[in-house]
Amino acid sequence: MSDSAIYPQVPEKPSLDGLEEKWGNSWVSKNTYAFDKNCDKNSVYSIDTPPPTVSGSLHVGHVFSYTHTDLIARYQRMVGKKVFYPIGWDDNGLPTERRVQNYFGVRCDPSLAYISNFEPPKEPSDKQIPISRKNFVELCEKLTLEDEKVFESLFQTLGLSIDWNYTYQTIDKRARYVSQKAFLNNLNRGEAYQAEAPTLWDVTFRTAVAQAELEDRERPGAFHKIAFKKEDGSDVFIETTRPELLPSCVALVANPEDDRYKSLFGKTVTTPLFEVEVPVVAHHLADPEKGSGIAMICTFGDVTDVVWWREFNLPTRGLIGWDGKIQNDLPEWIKTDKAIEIFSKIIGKTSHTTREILVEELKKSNQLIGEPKPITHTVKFFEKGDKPLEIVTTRQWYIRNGGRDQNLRKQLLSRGDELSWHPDYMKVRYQNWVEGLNGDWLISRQRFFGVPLPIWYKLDENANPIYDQILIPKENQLPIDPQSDCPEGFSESQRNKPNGFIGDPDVMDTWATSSLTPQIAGSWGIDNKLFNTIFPMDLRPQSHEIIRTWLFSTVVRSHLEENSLPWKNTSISGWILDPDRKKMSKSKGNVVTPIDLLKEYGSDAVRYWAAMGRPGTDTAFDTGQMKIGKRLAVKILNASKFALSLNATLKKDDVKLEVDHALLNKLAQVVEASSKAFEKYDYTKALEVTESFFWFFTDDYLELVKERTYGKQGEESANSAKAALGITIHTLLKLFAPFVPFVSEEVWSWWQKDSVHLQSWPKPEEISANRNIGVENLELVTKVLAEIRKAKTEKQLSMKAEVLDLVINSNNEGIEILKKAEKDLIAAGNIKNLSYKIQTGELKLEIKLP
RNA sequence: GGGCCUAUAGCUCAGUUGGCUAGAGCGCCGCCCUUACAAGGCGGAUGUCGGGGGUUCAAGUCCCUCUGGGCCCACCA
Repeated sequence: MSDSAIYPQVPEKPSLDGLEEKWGNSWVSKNTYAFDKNCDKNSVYSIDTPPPTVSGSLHVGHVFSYTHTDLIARYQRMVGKKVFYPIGWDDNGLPTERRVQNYFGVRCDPSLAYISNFEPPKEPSDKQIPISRKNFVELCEKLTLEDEKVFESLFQTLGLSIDWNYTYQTIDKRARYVSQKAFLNNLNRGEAYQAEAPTLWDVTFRTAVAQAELEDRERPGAFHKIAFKKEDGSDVFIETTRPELLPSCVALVANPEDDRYKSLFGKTVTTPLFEVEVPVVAHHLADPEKGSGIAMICTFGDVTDVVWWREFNLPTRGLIGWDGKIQNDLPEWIKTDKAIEIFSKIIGKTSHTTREILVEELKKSNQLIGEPKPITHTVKFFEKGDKPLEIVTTRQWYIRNGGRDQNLRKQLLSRGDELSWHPDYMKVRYQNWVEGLNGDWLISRQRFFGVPLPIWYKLDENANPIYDQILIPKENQLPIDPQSDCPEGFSESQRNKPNGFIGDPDVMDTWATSSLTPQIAGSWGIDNKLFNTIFPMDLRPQSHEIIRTWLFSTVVRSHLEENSLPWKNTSISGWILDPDRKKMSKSKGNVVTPIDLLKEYGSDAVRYWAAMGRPGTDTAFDTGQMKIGKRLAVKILNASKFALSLNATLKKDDVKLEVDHALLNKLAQVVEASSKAFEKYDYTKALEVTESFFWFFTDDYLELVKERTYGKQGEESANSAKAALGITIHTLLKLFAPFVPFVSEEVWSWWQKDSVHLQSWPKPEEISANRNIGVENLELVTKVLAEIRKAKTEKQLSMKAEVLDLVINSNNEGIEILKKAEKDLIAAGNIKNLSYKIQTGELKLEIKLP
């Protein structure tokens, strides 16, 4: 059959082995996915790729969601968009800080001076060496470089069509510049401000945390019933889970409708042990159903305390310090000798120990009524912390986010409406979050590693900071570190000196940088031409649990800075679930290493599995799907090889037979369906229609026409089939290219020039020569063929077995169609005698086998 | 306490605005070592569409309600 010299590149035995390396390297070295920054803004499709945390390791979830983005990127590139698809590495924040500390045996001390050419010890010792922030950042960059290489290699093996020329790090110079510039703009416009206020505080990390970083955890606790003395000497009982806060009690509160306590409102009571006189107030937030219906207000036990403290203008009786321990100084409100004696026992103790001591004291004085009643309640935690949060009054920096401003909140809500969500129900999470905000965005962190707040404060004649006299750098000085750089008009010798200056010691929240990924990726303020070309971006892909943080904060920054949305679309990917429907996570020990998966099944196969997960839908980890993906890839190799060996052509004018026209029309329908699905970000649908056509093509059409290509029905008929085969393979490779880029590229390279990934996405009108010929011209024929196969199977015969006699009962129309393809049918079914009977009703076959 | 998603074959999932005997793949069973492919081909069996109620000529699809699973939010003394 083969004068197969037409496609000399078609291998004898095609294989998937080594395709990832072969084509992955080729794409990088040829800059296949390079973005042309001089292109027209209207032709751009830009993607705000999530920067993965480099100090963690990549897991299957990354492979899953990054593949989704890549599917979209590849489709957009093929429909003619200039795709801006950069990636960043998130090396800013606590995880990297911890990793660098442990790896090098150092810790960051911003008060130290920078040492050039600092070399960390070869082996980290037990005692961490303190180094300057600048040195710390350098070590971070050094360490994360290694991680980034591993990540980059994995992403290349996976076949992500990222443009590696636009890579950034969230702690690099550009990110620091952008973060500081944006902050200073916020400051200029009055959107950033500092305030001394009760702040949620993590005692382990000793830093303030934001509302977006909280999570609730179930914790065991106990109700302690405690007696307070009324003015008349009788007792009133409160129930509390935190008796250790008794010294910071500033009032009791009950519901205004609660008859049990109405008589007490406006009067005072005396606290047990510490004998402080406090008022009894009425407030609707006090729940008569909880505990005894009357509660103590402390500064501060929880956020409701803050509300009451603010509304009733109560005094601040701070108790717990930054380290989570009872403050060292004797508070001025504790006066009696007995109270002072008790307080002296808890100074410097943790809240846990304090609770034990005070419970003991209360028992001794008979002011604890009965045994504590164990309960389980939810307590607020910093999501990365492992001790409950305290509330401490501190001076912090905030950015307005609508939490205190109804007007801004409305604007941000309408930004949410403006954004296209995929799937759209994810918008509700955004709305819930914005509507539930109870304060502005706290961006300062009392950490050492991160982007520093770019400000200094003037010092008075006693070297105390004057916080409302802020010194700011010029834009061309950025990025700065106020701990090592010096404000204009001052010299370094004036640092920390009377009438001198002091650098703000804090760094920004990691989200204060991440919220600027479009600006960082687009080199805002550095290459404004690039930035204007790619902004607003087209797509933000991300997962749903960070809608409240990453997505929202990015919208806030863009709204304030550009008065626009940062992107037009967001696609929210789901999670990977275990077969038992639990979220896959490291702690459960069920995480599979992605690189092993890619090795075992091949990247195309793993991508196939990922593509089966629709946007927003949690997807089961299923190696079965990967096996199917691998089978598909193998089949693409073999079917293509076969079609090409039949001397397939791309000569559309050669297509003459109706079955061939019908095949191409069926393909044109697939192109339409796939394009439509991709436009709606439904890549799964796009894959399904292509895949299902492909199996029809190999199982039915190829079987039907292969004899004809050998020329047994004449050259014109043979050429018609060859053209249909060639056009179909050519189109299928493009339709498959976003999903299985390696095998598509491999087959493309056998007979076509350049990369399949730079081809234009197929259009129905390019494929079909005559769209008037209906697909039923082919489907009826393949149906007859299927009936013949079924008959052979039932008689347990080989598919090659001869059909002695076939009588086709059909209506006129059907017989017309079948007659035109009868030579194909006779060849493919090995039919000896074929005849027709006209009848009304549906198709019926009489098959006579040996 | 408020809200969102989800429940379809043993498994993973499709099922568009309500419309013929509810589909696919895997798995299972049977057959075919057939010259592109045994990492293959052909065929077959399998469902009270989570339960209950309602609207309708017609409900997997719309409404109500209950239950299971997952998630987000909430002022949790």
